[in-house]
Amino acid sequence: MQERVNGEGAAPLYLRVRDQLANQIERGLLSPNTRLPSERILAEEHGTTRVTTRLALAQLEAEGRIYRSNRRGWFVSPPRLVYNPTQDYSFSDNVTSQGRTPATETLEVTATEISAWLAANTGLAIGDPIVRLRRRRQIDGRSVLVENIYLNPTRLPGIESYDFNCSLWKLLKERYGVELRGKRIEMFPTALVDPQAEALGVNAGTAGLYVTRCSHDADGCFVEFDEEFWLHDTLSIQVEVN
Amino acid sequence: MQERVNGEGAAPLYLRVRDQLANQIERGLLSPNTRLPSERILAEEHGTTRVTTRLALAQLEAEGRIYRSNRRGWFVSPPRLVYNPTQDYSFSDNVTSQGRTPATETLEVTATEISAWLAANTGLAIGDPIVRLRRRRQIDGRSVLVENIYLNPTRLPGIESYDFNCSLWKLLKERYGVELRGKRIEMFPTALVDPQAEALGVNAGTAGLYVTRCSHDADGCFVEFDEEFWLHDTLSIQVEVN
DNA sequence: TCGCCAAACTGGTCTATACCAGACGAGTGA
DNA sequence: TCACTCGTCTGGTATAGACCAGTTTGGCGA
Repeated sequence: MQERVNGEGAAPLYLRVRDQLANQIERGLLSPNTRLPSERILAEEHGTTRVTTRLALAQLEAEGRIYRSNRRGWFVSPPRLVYNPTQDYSFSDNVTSQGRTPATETLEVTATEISAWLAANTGLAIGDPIVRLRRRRQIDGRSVLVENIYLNPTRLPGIESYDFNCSLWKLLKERYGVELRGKRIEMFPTALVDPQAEALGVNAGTAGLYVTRCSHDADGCFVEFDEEFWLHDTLSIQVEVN
Repeated sequence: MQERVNGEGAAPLYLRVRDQLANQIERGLLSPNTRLPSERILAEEHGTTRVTTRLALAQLEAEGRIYRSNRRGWFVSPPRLVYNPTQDYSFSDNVTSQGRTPATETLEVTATEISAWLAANTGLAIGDPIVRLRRRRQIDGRSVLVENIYLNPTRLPGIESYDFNCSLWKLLKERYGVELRGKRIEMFPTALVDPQAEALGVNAGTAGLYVTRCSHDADGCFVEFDEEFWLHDTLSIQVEVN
């Protein structure tokens, strides 16, 4: 620990490689969304093997500084999107206001029934009707989250026939006059596993942030339950209270 | 993808090993805080090498299902602590109320000056006096977070002389009559790096959650800025709005 | 009995190599 | 011109070792 001088010496090799790459990113030699040299080339440049190089890359990935695109290479992460899950909000407006380009794809719309798990989260009864909506959202062409939204068709009749590629929040407000009140939000870091990892085009095990929001209207009637799976390096949660 | 039958077949070996271990955890064969067999033994049991076994373990670690204790082994993660950063709150009370045992260590108390970074976050001026407090907190004997707290000595005269191993929130309330208002909270997942990783006794690169809270009193006067570094598998953030 | 030390064990780091599968681009043929 | 093919590039997965640095434990000696 003591003899660790200027990054040389005691520190493990993979951390020294990490430091060199991190420096290049900080000094702007590598700018957001540029590709890093291939693992084989990096290994050669640092006089080591791919295995050790991949340890360094995994470290930077865990810190949110770089991300990978399946079998295409490693890229420098752009700044995190600032996101306030307590507000009614339009993903598109939020992304646009931060100088980025949003996109949304609707993957699935299904009318189905409340499961035991959903019943516990929504307060509805098992077997009640529910509309499930699955979307993937992108920033600057990179898929950053998938979400499962469960909408209460009793409160929102005909909801399943609308176009979900635009802001759901605007739809609720303008078509149904819903003002969301009483949100319960829960979130924790976890790895993304298969349906979500596949939808985002990342490996199972990629670090993510799991966010759920349960919203009621002004009368306390359940409106929607939202389950979001974000790539961990793409967002920064910001909340203001009082 | 299609021929992936009962976990055999197409899935990579390290994910099949992951699945077997995850099953044992889910079925309760391995209960929280018990040690897993050593990597060498697991490798032998699954007919593979340590490298592949470690891939499986890293996967489970990323999911928050297991954690490692430096050179002692891998352990099953206990349930996450439910944490509401928007509330005034006592870590000890919160941990205790969830049936766990809390502990707090004060690592450092320093009277110092506001840096440029702190000035931007607190609204005070560079060079203003500030009291820095660094603590480590444990749940059931496991260190789960370190925090840096910056206290406004102008609003809290004599604050540096109190005992910080108890609840800061109670101290502020009872000694200074401070009711915290106007919190600004920011958080994002990232890897823990050196001062924090070392303080928690984990490897640099361990997944974490970074949380900051900036609190003012009822008059809008800056009271404290809190910077928390949590192990990613130890907490679940819960917030209620309206 | 108690303290200490050494052996056995743990994960942490690293080398060298191999093959696979998807992405991509250059070139070929219609 | 355009669609397709095929090689080359990428990361993804996996083997088979090696040595190091802390932890733990059991036994030995005082």
